[in-house]
Amino acid sequence: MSASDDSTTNNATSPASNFIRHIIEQDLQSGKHNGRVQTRFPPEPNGFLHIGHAKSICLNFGVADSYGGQCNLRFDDTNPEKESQEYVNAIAEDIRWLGFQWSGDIRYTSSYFDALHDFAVQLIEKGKAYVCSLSPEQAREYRGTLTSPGTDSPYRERSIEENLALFAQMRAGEFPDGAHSLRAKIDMASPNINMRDPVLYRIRHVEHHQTGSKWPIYPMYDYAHCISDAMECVTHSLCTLEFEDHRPLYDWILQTLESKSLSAASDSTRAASDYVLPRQIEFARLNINYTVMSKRKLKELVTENHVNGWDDPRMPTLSGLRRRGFTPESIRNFCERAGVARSAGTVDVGMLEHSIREDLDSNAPRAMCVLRPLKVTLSNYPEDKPQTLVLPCHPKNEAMGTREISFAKTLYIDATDFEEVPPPKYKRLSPRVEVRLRGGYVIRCDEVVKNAAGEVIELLCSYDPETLGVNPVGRKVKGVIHWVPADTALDVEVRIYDRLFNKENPDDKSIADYKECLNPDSLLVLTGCKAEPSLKTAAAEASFQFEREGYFCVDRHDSNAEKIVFNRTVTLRDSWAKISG
RNA sequence: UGGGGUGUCGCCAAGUUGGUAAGGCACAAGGUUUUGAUCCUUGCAUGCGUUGGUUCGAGUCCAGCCACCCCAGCCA
Repeated sequence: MSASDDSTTNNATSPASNFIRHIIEQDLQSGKHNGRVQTRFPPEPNGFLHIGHAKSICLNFGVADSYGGQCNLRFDDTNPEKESQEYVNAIAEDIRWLGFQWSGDIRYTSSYFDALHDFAVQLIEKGKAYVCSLSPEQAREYRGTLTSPGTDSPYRERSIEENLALFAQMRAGEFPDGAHSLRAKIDMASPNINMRDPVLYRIRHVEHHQTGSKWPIYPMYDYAHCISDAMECVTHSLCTLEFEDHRPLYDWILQTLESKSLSAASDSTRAASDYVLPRQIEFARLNINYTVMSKRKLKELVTENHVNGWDDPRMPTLSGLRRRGFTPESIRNFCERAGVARSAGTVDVGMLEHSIREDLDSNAPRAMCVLRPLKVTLSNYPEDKPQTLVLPCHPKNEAMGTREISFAKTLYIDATDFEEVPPPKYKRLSPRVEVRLRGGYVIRCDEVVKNAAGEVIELLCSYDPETLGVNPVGRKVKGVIHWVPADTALDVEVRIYDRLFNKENPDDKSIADYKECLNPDSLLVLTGCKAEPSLKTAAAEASFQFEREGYFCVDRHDSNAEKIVFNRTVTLRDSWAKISG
């Protein structure tokens, strides 16, 4: 996708003004970064991407695209204990699926480990970093508290030579985990705890998914991130609000390092004098009600089997939304609509639903599927005269073509479209009342057949042969209901999803454990649903509007020729539900 | 009680140098309709956390106050 042809795409939501775009435009005007815009999306491969990440992806790739820049994909893989190749692969696929293409190859912070190590040596040589031999517990005590300053580590004044030697030994793997750490020498009394001699490197004898067993020491996020940005010549390093307090450290590290060495290690093709440091800018992360958005919790839902995997259609993960039937376009539009600002808020899930309805309304072909079949026999319809009806696939878009469906004596309608004692304003079928079968004839219910338990098991109706494609004269038929022919209908499974949590904010302080408000009815599996025959050849992931029901897609994993499985993406808007309660 | 942030309609969110409150979602009321869908029309903040101040004029400037969020991982 390119920025230039956006204006001709009426469907696309054009980028809204936001404070980050303002900053970039100002920088472009002042020539701060030599007119360049370089961003990056830096996930840690320790879980699947969720819609909160989509906001960041859309932002980073979006601004790069708007201003003729590039966006890198960099895996922030500095903590091998929690990371894996599986996550790397899944994340890359999700980004591609969302519709974005990163600049060049995938990058890894781990591929900068050598450079990062050399920069650490440089800091030691400058007297700006030292090897600390306090245990993690002791370090915590020395750090002080939010309201009281910390205390200098007894190892803070080690000589440069000693630090260099110790760091070399750390790097050589001569010490056990936790024995020492490399710390920046800043200010133990700083009111900003991130500046109280933060740890730069820790000892961890663990395999890394990219570098194997090459390294016994791993850099910390704060140390690695800013340098990685600088090496990739990132101009605007966009991250979420909780990193605000880290910005002074981000700047301190880059400013303490030799600019020319940073330039030399970077992607820059310009002279070292043209080299400009990246600027970190924070924005509010995305929250949506009735769900949780932290990786830790999502992972817990998966490992404790509250859902069926990261791509369970109830999950706010990109793979879950994809399986649910959300399109990349709808998610991008949603992110655009939600906007980017510095105030932390919670977006209503209704906005997400609006975005997918909007997309699918214009792009999903229509079909009929009866979720709770109720047999209807047309008493006056000839036994031996089935006929083929040709219905448009879309009410407004002829280009989407037509599909065929047979009309016969025995049909199924949805049990919810019949009431023996209809409530006020009811526009569906009830005894002695007429209703239009969508795309077919007008029928009237003559008789209700019940079983021994008194349940309605069949309706005996009569059809008006004069009403195919025309309205009857002299009377108004209020309702239109969907149906399928009994003999050729497909037997399908339909999975009805509802919100995963029944509380707006599962993270609210008044709730002890977010899992308390897990919605027990978030998944309803309907078997024996009857779908129109044209759906037989529906491809995996294909979306349809089941008329009067909602949007559904073919499950990309569980659906096959023997057993067709549909997932309900979202219902249609339903003003009747509001009236009827 | 330290530091860093944020407060504009029920929910998001625009608001250049102060000049008289965009848009979307939701909601409501009409119209069209062989989907109670879509679509169309209309309505929806004399008000911008609050109290003062500056000014001819303040959401925009100043001061105080209040509320909420983030930070004490050798996680990111």
